[in-house]
Amino acid sequence: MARRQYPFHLIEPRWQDQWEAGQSFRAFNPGELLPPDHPFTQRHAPVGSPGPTILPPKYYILDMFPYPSGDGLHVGHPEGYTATDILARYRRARGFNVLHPMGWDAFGLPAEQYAIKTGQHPRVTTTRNIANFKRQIRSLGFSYDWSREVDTTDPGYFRWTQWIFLCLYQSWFNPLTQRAEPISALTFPSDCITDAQQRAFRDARRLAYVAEAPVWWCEALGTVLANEEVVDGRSEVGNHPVVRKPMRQWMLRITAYADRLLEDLATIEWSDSLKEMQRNWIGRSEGAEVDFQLLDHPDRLRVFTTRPDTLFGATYMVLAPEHRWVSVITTPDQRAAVEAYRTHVAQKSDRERTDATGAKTGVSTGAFAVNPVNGERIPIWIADYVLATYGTGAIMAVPAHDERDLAFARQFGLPIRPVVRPPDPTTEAIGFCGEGTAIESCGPEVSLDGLTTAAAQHRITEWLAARGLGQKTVNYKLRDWLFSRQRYWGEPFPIVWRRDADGTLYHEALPEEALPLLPPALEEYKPTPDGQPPLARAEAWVAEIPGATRELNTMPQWAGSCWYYLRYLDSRNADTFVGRDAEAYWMGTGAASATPGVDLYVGGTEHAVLHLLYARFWHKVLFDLGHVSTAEPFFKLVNQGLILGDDGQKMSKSRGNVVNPDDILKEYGADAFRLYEMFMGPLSETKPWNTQGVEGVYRFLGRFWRLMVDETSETEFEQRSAAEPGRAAEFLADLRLSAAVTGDEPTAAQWKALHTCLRKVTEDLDGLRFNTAISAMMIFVNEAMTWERKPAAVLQPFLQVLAPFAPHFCEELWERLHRHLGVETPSLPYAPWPAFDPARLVEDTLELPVQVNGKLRDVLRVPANATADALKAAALAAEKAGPFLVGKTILKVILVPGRLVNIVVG
RNA sequence: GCCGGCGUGGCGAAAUGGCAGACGCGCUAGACUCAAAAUCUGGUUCUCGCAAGGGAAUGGGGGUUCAAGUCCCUCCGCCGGCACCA
Repeated sequence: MARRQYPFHLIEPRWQDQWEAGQSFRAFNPGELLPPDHPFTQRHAPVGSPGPTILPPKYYILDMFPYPSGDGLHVGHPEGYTATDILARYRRARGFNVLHPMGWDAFGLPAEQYAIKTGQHPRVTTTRNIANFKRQIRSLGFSYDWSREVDTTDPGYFRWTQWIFLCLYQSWFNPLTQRAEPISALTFPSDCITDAQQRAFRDARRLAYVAEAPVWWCEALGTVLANEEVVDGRSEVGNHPVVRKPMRQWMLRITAYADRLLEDLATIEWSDSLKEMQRNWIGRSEGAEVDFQLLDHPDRLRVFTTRPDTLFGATYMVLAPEHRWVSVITTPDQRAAVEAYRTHVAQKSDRERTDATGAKTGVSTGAFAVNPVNGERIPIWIADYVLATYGTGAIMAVPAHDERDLAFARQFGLPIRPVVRPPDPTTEAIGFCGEGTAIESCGPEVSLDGLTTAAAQHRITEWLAARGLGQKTVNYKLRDWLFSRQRYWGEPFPIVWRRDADGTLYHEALPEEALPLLPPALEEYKPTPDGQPPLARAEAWVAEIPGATRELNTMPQWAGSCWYYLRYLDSRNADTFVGRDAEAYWMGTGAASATPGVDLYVGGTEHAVLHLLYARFWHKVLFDLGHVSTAEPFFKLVNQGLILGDDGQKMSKSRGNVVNPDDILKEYGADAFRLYEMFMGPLSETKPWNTQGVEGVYRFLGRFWRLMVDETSETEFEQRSAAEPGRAAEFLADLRLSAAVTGDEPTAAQWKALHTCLRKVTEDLDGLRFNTAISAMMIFVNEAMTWERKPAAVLQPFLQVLAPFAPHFCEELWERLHRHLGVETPSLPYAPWPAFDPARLVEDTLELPVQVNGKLRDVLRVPANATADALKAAALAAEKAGPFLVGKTILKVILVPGRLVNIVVG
């Protein structure tokens, strides 16, 4: 154990208590009465109860709230939290009204699985885990406004999650306005008369709807999973096998918003890679649907293609094995082969099936279709490289210009006909998938020959549309969101089921007054033996409403995290999910200069698609319905990098390289821990943990401590508290500052050291470069160590810029400094950020590097006001550069003012 | 395969196109000490040289420029995402 550099163990709890008692970091809403003695009030001095125009500008800085697991925090959590806390404190000092909240994403599988094992109610474990997380987070000194804390499992919270579900349920997406609108305003067509017809009409359009759909069922977890939760045919959580199974499920119509989710990425400041991930996930592709007349069958077969211009090159067709027409069109002599193939495919795991090694399998149906452009008969095959869930589940195969079709055609000896000439004549036409010129594309009614790919696509699509054989279409990889889970520890759906006179089952929303709908008490949290969700065990609860039964599914964990950032704005509001004024103020639509949405959102990349896509979707629905005022929730988003173990490997229990923040805090204190987390490297980079590195920043704090504290009194304090540890806090009060700390006017060099530091730290904070900001402060302290006198006028601003990083340490020295000077101590968190003054950096002489042909040869000290000619002359006369000029012709002399001189010789 | 990001000392890393390696870790020499810890002072990219000083060096190769870690082309490697999406 290293020697203690300074008594952080006494200082840190003291300030944490003080911040809590004084509610130092409470953020005030418009209309809220400001306590007159609060430092925020004292700084911004609005009297009484201000509206949004009187409050200072808002700054909303958000962390991704954690799932409070039983393991507690690891060092990755505080990385993002420290960054946001530094910025929150910085913005407070800059005069913003800062909203910096924290909460708990507490519904979830681990608590439920623990309940199944032990019978202990998830509420109990959840409460316990939250308490532990809160203790750990509090011990790091983060400036959260705890009065706004949310817990997704609190009925006062999930009541509004259920309410938002009802918003989705009661809305539809109007394709004409491209917005969600109330379903009640949807007019029925004239032939839609009976209750049942009208119900079916609406139910088919709701944003939350029920579908009997093939879903991913996980036997081990006893639940279905969303597409996004299945990785390589196994559950993302727990890595259990999953199977496809048709079930009745709640779905959310996120696909209706695909285009807006895509387009609005342009309006927000996220990293390119993150935007790209969202784009890939949505997977928009433009193309056309084309109908092929089946031979010996009245129907037409519809395919989707992004290359309608290659229609003349279509030499066969392929259906997905699951396509509903396979059994209809298969000829008797192919039936056995087709059935065998379908059985074979159904047994393949998803991994085997999507293994894109190139080997293709398939079998002919024996049926034929007619190519509409040239009347040619082309065979219809089935193959598992065509997916049932994308496009129409059927393709026209153009082997000359599609890699997969080419591989398949070669495998089965199908014809390959090039219809696109590559722009580069040396490129082989067969296998060319880019854009070129159409060739061999002339039919009885339409010709594409000589057209560019774009023009050919346009021509053929028009021709198809005119003949009623196809039209332009857009397809997405994005699927609707499977929103129900067969679990206990989640939000129950505010839905009941009834039967109409014909005995048909239908669903109905509970009225808003029925919210929150609490989950029933249970003794046993497992699904029922007949595969019903655990809620089915609560028979009385299920049948509570006469003539109806409750929906037995619960919502997925994503539900609570889709909107928590809105609840923070007004978390104690019992009348609405967020008050209008609070929403407008914090989301920035109340003032022209404010950022629209959350100013900065920091979290890990693991949420790059799921959480961030879902939350954006819900936000847009709420926006359409007039409940929120911005189209996007998170204006700027930054992903913090992963922290690896000190062996450079991902931290994991099995590797034994997990670092527990509690251990680091015990040894070095929270301030050193925070500094190290930021000093390791750029926020977004992946970087390995190194406990010895903590030692370095800890020493830095120790040096500054010794710079300010009187050595004799420090020794005395050490000895007395070693003798009587119980009275250490008392002895600490007797500690004196060094006599070298004075009210003297600083020297020019001291001012320069301070303002160099101020400038660097301020710029770096604006650019989220915490590591280099800390370097700048180390440089300042290294220099200040050499000073005989330490003027308070430079120490005080320095404490202010260090405070966001090491708040407890700075509060302590700030208080002592003011007491030492015999003046009243102002609030540190609300003290105005010290301004950088360029005049303090001006110097009489400058260093001027002299290069010859780009190589450094000398460094001269020159007067700052020297003329260009004088500088060039000085460079040419430079002693150490001289030998490199001998016998050479000076071609030119380049002077970069304030930087260097380069003498070019030949 | 496609998309995105990144390659700089023993390690974490710095460098508006302008002195490569700031700051920190580690190592090392010294001061203090009976001794150790802590602290303080110095050294620490490689290479030639007793030294003064020189040369090389930012994954490899090429280019633009008076000047390139930084910009352009190309190849290699690593990380992340998507992956038979027609």
